[in-house]
Amino acid sequence: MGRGRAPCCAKVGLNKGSWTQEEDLRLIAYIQKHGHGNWRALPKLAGLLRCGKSCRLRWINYLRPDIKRGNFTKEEDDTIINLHKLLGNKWSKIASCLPGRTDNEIKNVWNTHLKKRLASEERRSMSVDKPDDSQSSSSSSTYLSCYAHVEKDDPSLDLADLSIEMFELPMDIWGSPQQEDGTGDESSKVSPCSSSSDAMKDFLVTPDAVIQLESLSPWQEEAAAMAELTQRNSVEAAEGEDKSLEWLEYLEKELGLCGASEEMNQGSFVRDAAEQTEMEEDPVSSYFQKELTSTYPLDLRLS
DNA sequence: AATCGGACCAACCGCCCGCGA
DNA sequence: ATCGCGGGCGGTTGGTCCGAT
Repeated sequence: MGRGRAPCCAKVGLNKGSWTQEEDLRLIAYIQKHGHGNWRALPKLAGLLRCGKSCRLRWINYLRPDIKRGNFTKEEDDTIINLHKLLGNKWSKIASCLPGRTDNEIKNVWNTHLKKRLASEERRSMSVDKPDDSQSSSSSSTYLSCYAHVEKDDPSLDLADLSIEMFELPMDIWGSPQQEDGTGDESSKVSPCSSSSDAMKDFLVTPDAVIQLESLSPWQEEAAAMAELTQRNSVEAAEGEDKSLEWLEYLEKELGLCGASEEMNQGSFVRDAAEQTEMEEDPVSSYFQKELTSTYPLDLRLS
């Protein structure tokens, strides 16, 4: 089969390590315009000296508009713990149950926090020798809180809004985003790599940005195209919903979320018979289904 | 003030899988 | 049926931050 094949691309002359803001900008602009049909070809087409895999990872883990940043909530922690019991190190599966979170992020959280927390909890429960119903109640609350935050608290789920956000956020090209506490010095301490994702929240690819970028780079033609694109984007953003919906559809397609947000918003993640059949084979769905049907009255389940 | 060590996390590496030729 | 390719996934690494000494 395909095993043992050469690396996905010739790595000679390619950039490695932390992504610069310019690289991020190029990647975003390219994907906004063309999507990412072929990750391997993308870097060249986008004018990036990066491996396709690296671009894919950067987009999926940090640049995607629906990424949810910040600390994990207790509920998210519990969900991860419970799903890990079911699935083991299937981070992508676990991530699919935590909207806005990435497998990489979940993996990191598990390795740095949850594994230790779980170990200490187990030690404690061993010494106290208490019954395990605390765990089940935790699981139950996990289900509700998981989808409660999907429905109410998680703005990242609203892909339409997010798409608008992507197009409307003000940008002073790669200027240090203002910290919430207004400590500009803090942001300047952060490396380009770590700050770039944060910076993403605070910038948009505007024509001005592209013009500045243009002066930085040899890709004049591409930059001009980007300027045109972003100019169009700003006009289109003003046009409103249609483009947002297009972006929403695009994102849903790209992220494999087709219909998911709608279903979640209706609070009826488990509904028809076909889904039910499918879920009986899926431990995660079974887990949620079990929690749902055994623990909560109907009106609560559908609220 | 300097040093050290642990925590954190972004990014890379290499294997695996599915799909199309 | 076989093979090659692209994409996805999980494990690991390395750089940075930050608190303790």
